[in-house]
Amino acid sequence: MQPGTTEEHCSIAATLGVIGDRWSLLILRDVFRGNHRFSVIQSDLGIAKNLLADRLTQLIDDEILEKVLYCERPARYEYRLTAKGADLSALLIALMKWGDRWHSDGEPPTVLVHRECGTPLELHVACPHCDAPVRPGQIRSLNQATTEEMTTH
Amino acid sequence: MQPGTTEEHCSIAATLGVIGDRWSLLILRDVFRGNHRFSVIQSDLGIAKNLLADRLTQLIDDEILEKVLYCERPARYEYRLTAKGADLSALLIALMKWGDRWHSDGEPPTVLVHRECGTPLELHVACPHCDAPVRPGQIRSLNQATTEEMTTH
DNA sequence: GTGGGTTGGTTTAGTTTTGCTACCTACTCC
DNA sequence: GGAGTAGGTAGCAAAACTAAACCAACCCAC
Repeated sequence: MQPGTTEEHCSIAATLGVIGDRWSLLILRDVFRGNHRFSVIQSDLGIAKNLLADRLTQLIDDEILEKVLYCERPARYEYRLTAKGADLSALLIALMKWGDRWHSDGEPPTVLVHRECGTPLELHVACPHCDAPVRPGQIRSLNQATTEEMTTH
Repeated sequence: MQPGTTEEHCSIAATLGVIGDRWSLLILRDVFRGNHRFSVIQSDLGIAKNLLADRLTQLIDDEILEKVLYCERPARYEYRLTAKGADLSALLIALMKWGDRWHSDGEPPTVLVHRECGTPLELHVACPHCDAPVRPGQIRSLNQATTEEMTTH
């Protein structure tokens, strides 16, 4: 689907190859929020049923979701995140935070809080050495083969 | 494009509405890395020229990129990130980190380091109150209207 | 001053992919 | 028999994408 230079050599392209279509991340958002059932996700997103079925099997093939039996008779399954799927939380948070900052008028529609203390969470790019928040302009991108710069100017 | 329940009430859907197509994030990745020119991006991504032109004007309309004159005669422009665009760095880092962890064999193809000290960067979900890293299972999602749960089990 | 090359596109035409609607199935419970 | 859940199938429409040609403004060499 993507030309040769991207998928193999770039983790961003690889990730987009897995969850980069128009529905997967919205489905995953629903599962994160606790909508684990086919019919609930379908009516919440307004997605066509065959499309939802397709995306779900794809996400299961990619080991991002798994089917869990929640009712023996009749056999009913629901969709749960695997460890790999749960690890997408930072990505979903990044999407949400950016939307909050640039595409919401007033209050953000949803707030993520720490389960233990109820404090709204933050997302940081951090340098383990300098122990300070890192701004976009202070990021440098090192390619293993060549040496490319990551600039924000 | 998306059904009613999503775009307005959800920052994730809003963000995906802006940069959720198959090319925008790859284009932005290129610009982050220092590829600011039409022809460079086009040959790097292997994208058709009309598509690239479309996406670039869309990204400019959304104030994620801006056209900057870098040569008077002949008039030549290049594409630079605005503040809004640079603010997508956390999202790109999240995409990259996830790809590194789950879709790379061995060494990650690209490493992001702190410009000042050269240390590889990390991305953290943080609680400003508890001062400790937050795991996916400790995140709770509060909807302003109802009250929904964010679970990872 | 004419020909060739570069940059940054636009136009057109055609193909492929995606998505939607509408209906159908299988199982079970009541 | 009817309702609920979890899908599958078929046919069509629309969007996305590709490829190739073309264009304009300029530069440089000859």
